[in-house]
Amino acid sequence: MADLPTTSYAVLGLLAGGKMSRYDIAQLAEQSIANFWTIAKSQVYSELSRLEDLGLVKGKDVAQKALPDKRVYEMTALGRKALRGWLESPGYEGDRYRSGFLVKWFFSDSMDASKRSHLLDQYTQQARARLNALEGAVEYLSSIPEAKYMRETALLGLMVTRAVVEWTEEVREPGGSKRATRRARA
Amino acid sequence: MADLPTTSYAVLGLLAGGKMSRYDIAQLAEQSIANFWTIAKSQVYSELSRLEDLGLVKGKDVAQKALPDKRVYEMTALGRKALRGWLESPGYEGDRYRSGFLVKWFFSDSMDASKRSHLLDQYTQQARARLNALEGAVEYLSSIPEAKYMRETALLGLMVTRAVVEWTEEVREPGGSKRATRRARA
DNA sequence: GTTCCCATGTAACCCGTTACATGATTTT
DNA sequence: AAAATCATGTAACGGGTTACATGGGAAC
Repeated sequence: MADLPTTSYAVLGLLAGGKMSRYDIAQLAEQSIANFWTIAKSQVYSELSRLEDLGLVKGKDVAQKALPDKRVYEMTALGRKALRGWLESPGYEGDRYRSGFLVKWFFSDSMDASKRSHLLDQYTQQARARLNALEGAVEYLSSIPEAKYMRETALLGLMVTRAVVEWTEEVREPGGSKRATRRARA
Repeated sequence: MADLPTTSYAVLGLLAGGKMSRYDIAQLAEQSIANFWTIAKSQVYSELSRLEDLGLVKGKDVAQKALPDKRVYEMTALGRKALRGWLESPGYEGDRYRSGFLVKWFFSDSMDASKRSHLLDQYTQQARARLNALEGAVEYLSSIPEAKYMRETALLGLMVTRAVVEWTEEVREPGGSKRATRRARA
């Protein structure tokens, strides 16, 4: 009974903080792990149903005045054990990386140079934006001692993104579009 | 008629090299773009059907003695135009990154230190293996002038993987498992 | 001379994303 | 007062992965 998809355990893990509505869990997922493991809102709902069927969480409907009723979940003892068991079991779902940009780049032989250069500009710009955000996140998390591992996940994102930015600089051909000159790291 | 998923264009792009059987295309996908855009074998088949319905490729059954019959495809003029149009159109499907390892790491507060350390070892080892493979690939591709962009995609993988390895070194806590000492880059 | 891999393909299933719905609160 | 956003949720679709099938050649 131990082999659920990673997403299930992720939801379970998010719930470890205490009783939460599924809407809130979805929200939290977006703000915490979304950078390396996105979970669609609706998927949170279905995962919770499954987890409840398995007895790892239990949910209860809560009526609200003015706002729609909500369903609030909390982990069971069994759920806590399952999460722990999963965490400590060896192995993990392999990293998957998928880049629409690289697909274009891979075939970009048959593109004319200006279009290709523009493509790269676009990618660079996005990478830099991401870099900024991650720098902020890491710095912020550094101030919270309990957030050690959270910070480290952000740090990996940061280091990887830095590498991406460096790559864009390395492959940029001189004489491309003028728009390419944007100052890096403030 | 221009908005197909990236996978469709990837298949189309792979076919740009000339007539190929769908089995071979799947094979080629595995050996070329799989690092940043995996396409399951069976997906190649369905994509080709779709592309044929759209008139972007055309296929023909070829009988073989001893080996099972195969179906061979080639691009149409329309297909060539569609690929070109897609390549030169601005934008691309956003990068998606998903790391089962990081999910565990994120929640690893509640793991005991030795298990966590072992987890990191495992990840490090895989990253190093990947690094080696990519170093080889980049070096090899450097010797083929026509493979410029192919080489650059591999280079991005390499630089990113290097960053990952550096991260593993940065977050490794001293006094972990002894197994952690493995010499890097030969 | 079994056992494993290759070449070729189909079918089923599930995960994940997008679209749809709706009443209340805040914004313009 | 109209428009956007929030809080809450369901439904449908499609992409992607895994499992299944099969006969010939290669390996041991």
